[in-house]
Amino acid sequence: MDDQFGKLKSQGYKLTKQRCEILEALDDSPPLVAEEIFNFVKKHCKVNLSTIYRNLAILQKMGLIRKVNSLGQANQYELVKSNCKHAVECLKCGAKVIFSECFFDQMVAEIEVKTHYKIKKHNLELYGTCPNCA
Amino acid sequence: MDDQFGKLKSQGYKLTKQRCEILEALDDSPPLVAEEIFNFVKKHCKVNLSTIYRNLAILQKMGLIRKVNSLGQANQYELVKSNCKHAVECLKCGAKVIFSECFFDQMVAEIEVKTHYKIKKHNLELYGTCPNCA
DNA sequence: CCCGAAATTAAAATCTTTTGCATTTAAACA
DNA sequence: TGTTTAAATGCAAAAGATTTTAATTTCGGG
Repeated sequence: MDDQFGKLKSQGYKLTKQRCEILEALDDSPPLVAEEIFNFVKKHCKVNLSTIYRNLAILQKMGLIRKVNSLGQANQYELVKSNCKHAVECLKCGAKVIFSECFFDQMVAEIEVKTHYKIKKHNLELYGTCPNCA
Repeated sequence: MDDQFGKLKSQGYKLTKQRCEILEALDDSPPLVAEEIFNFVKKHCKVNLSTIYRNLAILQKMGLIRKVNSLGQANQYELVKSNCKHAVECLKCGAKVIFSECFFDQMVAEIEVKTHYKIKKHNLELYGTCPNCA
């Protein structure tokens, strides 16, 4: 949490109540849509929905949060944990196993060469069946 | 393609021009937003945007297509197929480049061995800066 | 070819997100 | 602690995306 505030400061962003509360809302929470974050922050300080949207864009650009897929129409956001591990999640029981990311890193490197893009962010989700449920 | 039409019929859905064209639009294409699909289908038959949305919901429910994450505000959709395409998207200008999936497949295979999970679904999103924006 | 269920259209309603501008505020510094 | 100012916020309105409603058309079986 503190390192996120630090990251904001170091990049010249102000630590406003609203901004901090947005991060608080997402801390240790399932992905939330803008309105849900708004409802949380509203309880702690004066805030406007547009401020939520503006900050979600900033926090996203900084890599502190990411947009995730959802079934609903509105976008959802979640915190990006500093130690980004990847996991496979079982479609039946939900059990997760973390795998080392060496293959992922290798793949990213290859893709950078092929596409001439510099890859800065990623989102990888894997689902399947675990040995117990198979 | 044909098996998709077959799946629609077998589940009691009619094979309308509009519905078929939506699948055509997504066939062998990077993820598209509703409006892009609309523009494609429009060229081939009379269609309304609401028809696009309604069918995207139906096709999604049937598992023929899936929603994917994007930087923009509109949702994107892609065909669910065994050989799905992945793209890198530029954080600045939004330009996308598709990369072949061989490394991804290799990685998935390795992860299956390591974790003893059978991987059935995935979501991979890559963002960076394209050569022009670098 | 005819019928009924299902699908489509067009328009309007409803969400979601962005923008312009006046006002406020965090934080650097005297 | 007060002053300063770029950055951030609030408010309102617009823009964009998605859904709904009700009337009309179309698919596909008989």
